[in-house]
Amino acid sequence: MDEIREAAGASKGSIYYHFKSKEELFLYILELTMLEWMNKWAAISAPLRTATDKLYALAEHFASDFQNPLMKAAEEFSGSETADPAVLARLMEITRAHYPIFRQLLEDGMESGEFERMDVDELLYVVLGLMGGLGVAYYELGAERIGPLYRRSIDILLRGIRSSGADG
Amino acid sequence: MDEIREAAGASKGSIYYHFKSKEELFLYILELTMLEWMNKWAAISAPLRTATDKLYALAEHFASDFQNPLMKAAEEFSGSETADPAVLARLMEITRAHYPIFRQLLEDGMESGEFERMDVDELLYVVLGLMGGLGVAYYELGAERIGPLYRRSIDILLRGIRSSGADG
DNA sequence: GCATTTATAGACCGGATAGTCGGTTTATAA
DNA sequence: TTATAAACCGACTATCCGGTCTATAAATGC
Repeated sequence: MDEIREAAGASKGSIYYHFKSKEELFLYILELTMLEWMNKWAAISAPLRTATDKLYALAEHFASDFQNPLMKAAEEFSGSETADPAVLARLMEITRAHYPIFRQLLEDGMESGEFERMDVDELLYVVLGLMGGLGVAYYELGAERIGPLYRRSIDILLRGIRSSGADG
Repeated sequence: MDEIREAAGASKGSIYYHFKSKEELFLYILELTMLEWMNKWAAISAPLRTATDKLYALAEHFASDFQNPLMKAAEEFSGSETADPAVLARLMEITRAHYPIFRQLLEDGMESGEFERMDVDELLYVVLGLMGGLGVAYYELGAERIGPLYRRSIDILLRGIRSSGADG
């Protein structure tokens, strides 16, 4: 709280006047961040036509913004045992907000014949897991090598789910 | 500490007689767990011939053991800012212990012609990221649906990296 | 100009918890 | 029996930190 207070240039009393608790403040900022991420994505994806192009762009967008400490904190928080269930539920709701974007993309790709038809939910979690998991490489490689890694992983993923008829 | 004390059936004084700090105790257990995991893997992988078979088995082994709270804690800890750099370094060292297993497997697969030749390090982080990332699906799906998800992700990965000549 | 609401400030509180310390028990050996 | 060391115990301490409280200042309305 003291760091937040200093960064905000406000007093503790003032912060607590506007936010019920540290948790509430956290969720508020998390939601704002997520909304911003989704808006950015809307702008990025608008001109893109194929699901393939969108998938590359989505991976890049994910890589650039999901590295922020907020998301790490959210993940960490979701594993905490002392956390209030209501807060946890709200956290999950915010975190899950971007699932439909991935889901829709995958469905579109299957519809257009770019991707092979398969269980969407299963594929969704594979993609989501891949995107989230690649983040740990951030500690190992630098920030500058993360982008190429995401792209490379999409190369592999695409080859793995591309329908047999299509050719790259 | 109080929970640890109770679970251990020992007193705080006794625990601190054997371990310098909570951190040290944590690292000790983490190392033990990692060693056990590697030993188990040695037993599992011994009879397996192809890199493909090994990859499926490794994914399963990863899924079953890396769900434990210890690994979550380790990851969480590695993101902590207050942590002592020396402790952090030791943590990373322990965590990285299983990298060579993955790396060797991938190299073997390329050598045998099962996998296409490519940058091993890059592929390593993709696979590592995928394995680690799928863990978050644990919260969404139950424990019983995690195994199939890991298998499915290997299906896709394999199709993505299989050398063009080979046929599945 | 006065009253009321809104906002800010920061000293203070209290629960939680990693770590300490003096003292006791148990095991080993002389 | 006695001496020494290894292991153990739990009350206590120091500190951190989220949250509260009271006092004030600024804005808003009549």
